[in-house]
Amino acid sequence: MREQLSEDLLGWYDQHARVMPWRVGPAARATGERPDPYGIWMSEVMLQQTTVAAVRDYWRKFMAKWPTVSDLAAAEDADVMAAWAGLGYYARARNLLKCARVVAADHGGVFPDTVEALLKLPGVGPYTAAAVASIAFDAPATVVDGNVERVIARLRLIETPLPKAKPEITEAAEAITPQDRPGDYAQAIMDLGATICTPRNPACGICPWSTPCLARAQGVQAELPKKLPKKTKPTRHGYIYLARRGDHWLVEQRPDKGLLGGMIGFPGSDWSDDPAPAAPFAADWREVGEVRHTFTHFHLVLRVHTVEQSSGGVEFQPVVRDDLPTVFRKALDLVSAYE
DNA sequence: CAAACGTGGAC
DNA sequence: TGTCCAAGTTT
Repeated sequence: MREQLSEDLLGWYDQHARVMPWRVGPAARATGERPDPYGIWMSEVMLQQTTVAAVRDYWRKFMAKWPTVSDLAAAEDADVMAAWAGLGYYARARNLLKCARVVAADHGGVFPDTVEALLKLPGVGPYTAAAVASIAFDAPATVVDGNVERVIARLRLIETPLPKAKPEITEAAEAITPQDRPGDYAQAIMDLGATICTPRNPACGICPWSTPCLARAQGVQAELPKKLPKKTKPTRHGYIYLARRGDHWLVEQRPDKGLLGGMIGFPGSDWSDDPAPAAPFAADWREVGEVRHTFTHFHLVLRVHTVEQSSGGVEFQPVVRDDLPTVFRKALDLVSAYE
């Protein structure tokens, strides 16, 4: 019985909903309180491929700095990118700002409330559109994120590997989504995946869906969902140059496209198998060590060079460590420790 | 559609 | 130390 599934899950959620700063819990929701769609959209973009723990402080910072979508739309690009620094996947920040400007300019500063309209916004894909529609507007949209893929693959014993299984999982997930309390339901199934139906060692003993779970019945829950094997990451190398003049450093804004796009960084060589040194100007550079960092699809080893008080002709700027992507923070820390 | 795109925590 | 993973989207 489909209704029984959603009822059991919502009953569990009423007792076990996780607390998050952007969330209106089931009790408050029952009184008619609704979350701010802007805050929900903000949280959902930040949560893409990112943990709740990592997002919390960034969400608070953004909401304090830009309390409405119109405030964000009016922000400087550089301020938004700097505030996002450290959170990763920087295309999300560029799209966040684009989206805010579209909502401000084309929607009168009011978020659209349908999946169809939300899908047209920059940085809003099928998951985020369904999440905002359901959580912010209580529309009966079905969210399918990594949690839902795992929960549904186990519940319905779907053994096709991801991502091929996505359509099958989506269909099964849609069939369970209730018309009543769809916003709570969306958050409930994701909470279930995050806290009970976890990738390793799922806590089936306390799961509200333990009885109907087909994978559990066969004891194969930990094997699902199946995934295609991943490629091994290559290691790339590079040279990076930190030129200091007092508390000013030589930095550059990276192009919008590509890795760390739109972010501030230190100059250097390309990152490849066998890069050539590429100092930004001639000087008595000192190599102070190397920095290792792993991105989504490769490992990086950077040979860090530094020089102080170089001669004129080059633009230096004050640099705030927190405004830099992590790999550049590491390089800055290495140079700072060397002094 | 496969690949690009970050980071920090868990094991 | 290394691998896997987390509330995906874009090209």
